Amino acid sequence: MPQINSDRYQQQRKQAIRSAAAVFAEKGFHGSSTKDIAERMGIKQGSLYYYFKSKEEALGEVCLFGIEDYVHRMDGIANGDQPFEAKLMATITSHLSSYREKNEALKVHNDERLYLPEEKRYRLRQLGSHYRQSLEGIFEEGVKSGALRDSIDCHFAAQAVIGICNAWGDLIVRDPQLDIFDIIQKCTDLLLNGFCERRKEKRT
Amino acid sequence: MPQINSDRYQQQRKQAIRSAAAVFAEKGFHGSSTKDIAERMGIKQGSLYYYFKSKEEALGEVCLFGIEDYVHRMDGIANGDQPFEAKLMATITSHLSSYREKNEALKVHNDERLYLPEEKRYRLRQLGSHYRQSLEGIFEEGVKSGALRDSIDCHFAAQAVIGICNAWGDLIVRDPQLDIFDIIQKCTDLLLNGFCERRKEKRT
DNA sequence: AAATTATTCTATAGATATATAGAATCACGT
DNA sequence: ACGTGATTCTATATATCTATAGAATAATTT
Repeated sequence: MPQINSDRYQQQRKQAIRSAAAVFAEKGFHGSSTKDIAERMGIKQGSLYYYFKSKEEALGEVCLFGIEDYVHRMDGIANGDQPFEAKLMATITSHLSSYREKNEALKVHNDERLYLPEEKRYRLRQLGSHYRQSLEGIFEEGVKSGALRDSIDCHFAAQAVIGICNAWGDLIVRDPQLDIFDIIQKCTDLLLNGFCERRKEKRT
Repeated sequence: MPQINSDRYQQQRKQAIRSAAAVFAEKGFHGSSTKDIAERMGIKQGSLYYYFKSKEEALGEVCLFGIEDYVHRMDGIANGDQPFEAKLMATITSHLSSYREKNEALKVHNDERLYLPEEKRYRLRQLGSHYRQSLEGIFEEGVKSGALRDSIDCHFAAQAVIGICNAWGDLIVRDPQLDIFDIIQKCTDLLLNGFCERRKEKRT
């Protein structure tokens, strides 16, 4: 029986989650064997089952580990009292930073979560919805405050921001050379101002 | 020996590719068995090898099938003589339409191509690069013609458009109810104008 | 240091998958 | 209807993978 309350156990288990994240990110869930994961961690295949009751449980833990940080940070941003533009930029920064810090686990969440049983997918969907709704709320505030055109579709806008962040997140994972602050800057600029030329007006 | 020149063979093979696309899209490459694919096609597992010499060859064909249309259409758009805004909208329309028509194969290309051997991934990368470069060219034209601010980074812009299209493509695949023309409209508007309020100026 | 508990190992049962070989069936031209 | 080649089937060799059981080792407590 595992000693799930001990500190050492929890530390080793987190190590196992990180190993699983790395292997799943590289070879995909079904392309990875429990042997691969165990080897990366420096133990034998069978020993892995001291930390997970199944390969699928490992996947669930990796997915959760991947998103928990940025989903959690979103609450702080949405409930803060910054103006719209600052909140948008903070969101993008938080989201892209997660890709730097937890690249493997986040990639696994995006690409492999569909292999989880419905029950666990549901939990992840809830977190995702919560995130999207908070972002939608930020856009609604922006419209009310007059920072944004009132013709914009806040649901579409939130979805678009998430889409852009994930697309660039993917590129960031693949190419660690990319300048993340440059990307944050340009994404924000695109979302606020678009690409069109227009007669000069000061705009921060 | 397969009769690779006969019409019937080619038709059946395309059927096999579509079956593989459907199964791979649903369960992923490693999560699908050759039995699954054969069954969906209405033949027995072993018979599939009359059309593919390996499961991996099937994946390669599906990936290529998924992108060939929109990659090919891009040449027509880029070389046309429409103004910038029309080209941008045509690109988005073409890209998102592909997600409606070939949703399964396209999803497979995006999610599973990494399981191909380097040699085949290289070919797909070439097609992707060609696509991105054409789009980059459209943006460069747009800057030159004065339609776009000259401060924009065309490489970033092209990447962003592709990212947005793929993000929405994914949602389109999952939810066939979505109004694709509404999305095209809003994506174009976002890219051109951004979300900010600004003093009225006419803008098509 | 003995006893107890926690962790890892070895070995394996049982399931499932890919690819091949050779037999059986089908389609079609004559 | 016959023969020929095209297509599909059956059966299987070979490999691999998950999860478990029980032995072995390491760590900790008394």
